[in-house]
Amino acid sequence: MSNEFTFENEQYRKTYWHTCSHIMAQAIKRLHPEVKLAIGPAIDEGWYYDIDAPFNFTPEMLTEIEGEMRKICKEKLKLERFELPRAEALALMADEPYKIELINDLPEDAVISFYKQGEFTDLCAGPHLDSTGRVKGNAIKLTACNSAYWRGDSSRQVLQRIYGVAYPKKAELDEYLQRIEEAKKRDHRKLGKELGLYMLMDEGPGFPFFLPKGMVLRNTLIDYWREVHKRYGYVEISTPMILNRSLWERSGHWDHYKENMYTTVIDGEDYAIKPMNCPGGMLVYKSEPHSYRDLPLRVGELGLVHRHELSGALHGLFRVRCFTQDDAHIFMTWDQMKDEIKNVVKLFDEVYSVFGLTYQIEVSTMPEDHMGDEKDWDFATETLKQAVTEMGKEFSINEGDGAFYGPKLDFHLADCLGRTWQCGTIQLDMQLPERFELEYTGADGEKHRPVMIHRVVLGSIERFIGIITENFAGAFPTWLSPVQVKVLPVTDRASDYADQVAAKLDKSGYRVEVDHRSEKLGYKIRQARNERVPYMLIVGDKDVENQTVSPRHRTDGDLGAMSYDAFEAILKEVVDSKAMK
RNA sequence: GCUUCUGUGGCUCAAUGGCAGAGCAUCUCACUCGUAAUGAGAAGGUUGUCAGUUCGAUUCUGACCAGAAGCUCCA
Repeated sequence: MSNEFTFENEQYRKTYWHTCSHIMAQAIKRLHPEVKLAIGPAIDEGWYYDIDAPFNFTPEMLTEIEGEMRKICKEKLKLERFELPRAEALALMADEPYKIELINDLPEDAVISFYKQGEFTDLCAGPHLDSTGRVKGNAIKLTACNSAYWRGDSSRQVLQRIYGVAYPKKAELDEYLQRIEEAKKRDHRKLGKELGLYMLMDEGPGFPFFLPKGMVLRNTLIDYWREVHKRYGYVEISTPMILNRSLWERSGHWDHYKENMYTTVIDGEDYAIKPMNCPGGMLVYKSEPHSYRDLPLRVGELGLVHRHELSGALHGLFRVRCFTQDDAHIFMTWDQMKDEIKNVVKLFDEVYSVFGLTYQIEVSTMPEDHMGDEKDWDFATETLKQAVTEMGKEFSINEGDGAFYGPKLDFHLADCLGRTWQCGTIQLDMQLPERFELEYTGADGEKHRPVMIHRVVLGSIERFIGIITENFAGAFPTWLSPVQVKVLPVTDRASDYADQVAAKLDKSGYRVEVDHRSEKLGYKIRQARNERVPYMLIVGDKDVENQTVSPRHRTDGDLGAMSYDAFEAILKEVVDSKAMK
């Protein structure tokens, strides 16, 4: 049962989209012969092509390009592959400076291949569909025009990147576009405002304000975090937000991270607002002697850090300038490393599963400007890989993307549009223990240097709240909901009874509101639904008379009249089990 | 930070080189109603900021600020 040539097959899909990118480039060249082409790969949803043009592409121009692409599809041009020796390849691409650079950068023995379709030829390794007629012309959409640096280098030419997507059927394209529209409704920036969770103000770009309902969410999340970490053998500390320059010099941040740090001068002394919690954590470790019996020592800290991120990088709660890392530093022996990594990954799995989140793991390896012995790097990197492999997990490698002090495992979670954000990370550090001369006394009575893990599960409270807001589309599970029950009296006659019911719920520790306004029930339900309140508790004359409540769940609808105790039992079960309800 | 685009009551959006408009939300009044919007009225704006062009700018131009998409960077 092969699905080799169906759109469900990723290989085929990418080939289809890659051919689309050539068709787009051909169309652009026909309409605007003066532009220079850079690169145009297939991506997860569609393709893009980077183009150097002496003008800006307007939406009208994109529409024209789509039209020309349809023509090219109808022309059913054959795609023919051919290879050339380097000199001839360079001659063929003489008018395309970016292609020339690409060819020049190919290794000596590389095969230089081209694809030709009609009058258009592009440098390309392939593979491709055999004809432009294979592409359904009326199911092509150019979705965006943005900018990108040539070869991802911010010091080089800014190019225009045109994005497109295409499907074998028009209906599938429409479905895709519809899906994107729906996904945008889950955007945490929109929901955060609608639900009164948090806000951002011009007075502090990137510094989020948490509103009362957002604080309930945040504090509930933190309560859960503390409960889990206690179970996994962590202790918790808190270190100061502002510390003297000498500390940051010792940690290396003053030299390596200064551009991102907020600094201040007080009485002629330099201070920095912490961008990371680790240096403070080092001081805590050093404050008393340690035995090998103490290790692994797991020290957690919900630390508020400030980093001056580039203005263009800010993005709702996903990328801010001040955030609370759910940090922990684990001090251990080299022998304990693998088991300890597994212990952390196990904790990650437990936490993420409570929110129904799935992740992708990346292993980041030694960067060019690293510190320390390469032998130690190899050992640490291997240990990271082994730990996750032994736990049956897959990972991709991010070559050379480790921190300067050690390799790391990153856990990426996706937002509503499929963009991924690094949340959890497990970073091995062979450097800070050295710089701060950390020690423990071994069984042999000698002093030894511990190795360290920096790790966060949520990443930052802020980013994680953004992720779960989108994941739940604002309808948080009951245990997390800022308001868990909204009591809706049908008429004023039930108003006192509504207050009594609410008082009981409040006394039992649930978060409850009463809607006393003289509006119709339907109106109150509608509003409670829009606020994503999980349980509405309707009380009218009948309930007053029978001493009942009539719960309505936001998705399950009317649950029918029942005693207060029966309702509280349902609520207790849902909340205590942290059910996805 | 870079490229492009955007900025109008609390929110969503109209309109115009010549008195800035609607819906929702808010407030008041009436209605007392059983599972997704009851009706009427009122209030709410120096059109992001600062300059410039103009008899007149919210509209045109520029700078700045903020936001969006992407790049770069990162929790």
